[in-house]
Amino acid sequence: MNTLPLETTLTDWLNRLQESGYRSTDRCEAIARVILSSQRALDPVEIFDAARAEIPGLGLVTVYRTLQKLEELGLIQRLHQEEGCRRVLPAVKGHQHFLVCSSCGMVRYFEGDNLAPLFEEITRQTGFAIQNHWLQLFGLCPACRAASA
Amino acid sequence: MNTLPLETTLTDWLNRLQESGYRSTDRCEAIARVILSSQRALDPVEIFDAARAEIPGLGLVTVYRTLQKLEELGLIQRLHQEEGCRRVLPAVKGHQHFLVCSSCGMVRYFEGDNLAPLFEEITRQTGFAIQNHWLQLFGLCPACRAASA
DNA sequence: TTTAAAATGAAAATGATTTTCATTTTCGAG
DNA sequence: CTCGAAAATGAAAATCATTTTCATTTTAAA
Repeated sequence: MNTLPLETTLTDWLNRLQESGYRSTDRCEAIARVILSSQRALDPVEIFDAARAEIPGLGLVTVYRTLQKLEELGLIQRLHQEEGCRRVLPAVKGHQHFLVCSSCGMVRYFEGDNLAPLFEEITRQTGFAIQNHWLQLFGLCPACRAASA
Repeated sequence: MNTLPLETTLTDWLNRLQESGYRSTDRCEAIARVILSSQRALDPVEIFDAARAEIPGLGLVTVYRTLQKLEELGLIQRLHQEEGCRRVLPAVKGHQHFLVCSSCGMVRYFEGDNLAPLFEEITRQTGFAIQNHWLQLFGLCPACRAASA
C-alpha cells in the first residue's frame, strides 16, 4: 500500500493541531500515526497499546486527551456499533461515508450518496426539515468475502 | 393523539416478554409504558424518574435489567447521537428509519428507503457485499420549525 | 397451596473516562 | 541561546454509567 496519503494526512493533522495552539509532541504524533495507519477503527486502549511500541512511557490519559483534541478539530470521529461506540476513525470528509467489514472490522470510505430525493420524500411525508444524516454500512470486505467462499 | 397504537404495542410487548419466559410485573409494565408513550428517546435515568411516578419503590437496577430484556427481544434500540448513545427508543420495524428533531428531540418513524441502487453502486466501487445499514436523520420537526420562524 | 424459578432493591464491584496535581516539556520573546 | 509562561504529561484519585452479588420477595404453574 502506498504510504504517501498517510504521510500527507499526518502532516495535515499536525499542522491543524499547531494552528489551533496545541504544541507538537512525540506522543501526539505517535497517536495520530497509529490512528491513520490502521485499517480498522481502534478504541483508546488499542491505540494506547500500539502507540506504546513507539513511546514506552506513554500514559492512557494522554491517549484520551489527544483523542479529545483530534475530535474537537473534526479530524476523527467515533464509529457507532452494536457492541459499543468507543472506536475512532479518521473523520469522513464532505459527502463521504464509511463501510465497515462485519468480519475483520476493516473500514473503507466511499463517496457520493444522492439521498436528496429520499429526503424530499421524507420532508413531504413528515414535515421535518432535514439538516443532517448518518449513513453507515456494514458488509463483507472483498478479502473476507473470498475467505468465506 | 390516538392512544390505541400505544395500548396495542404495550400488549404486544408484554406478550413477547411472557412468551420468552419472563414474568409479568408492575415494574416492567410501567417501564414499557414510559418508553412507549414518550415522544423522545429516553436514557435509563429519565425512564427511572418517569416510572417512579407510578412505582415509587422502583430501583434503577430494575430499569437496567428491564432494558436488557427489551433489547434482547428486539423491542427497543439505542439512539446513537454525538452527545452519547444511552437513550433508547421502540425499535424500528423492517425498513423503517427514524428522524430525530435536533431541537426538541422528538422522534418520528418513516417507511421506505430505496437504497438498493446506492448499494449496488457501492458494491461496484468497493467490492464490499453489503449486509446491513444504519440511516439516521436529524432535522427540525414541524413544531420547532414553526417556532424558529 | 406449595414451591421452584424469576424479579427485586441495596450495596458493592466494575469499567471507562475525566479531573487534579506536581512535574516536565515546548516554544516564542528577549 | 536562555528564560519563562503556557501547555502537556503521568500517576493517582474521582466520577459516572452499568453490572454483579446477595438476601428477600413475588410470580406462576403444578
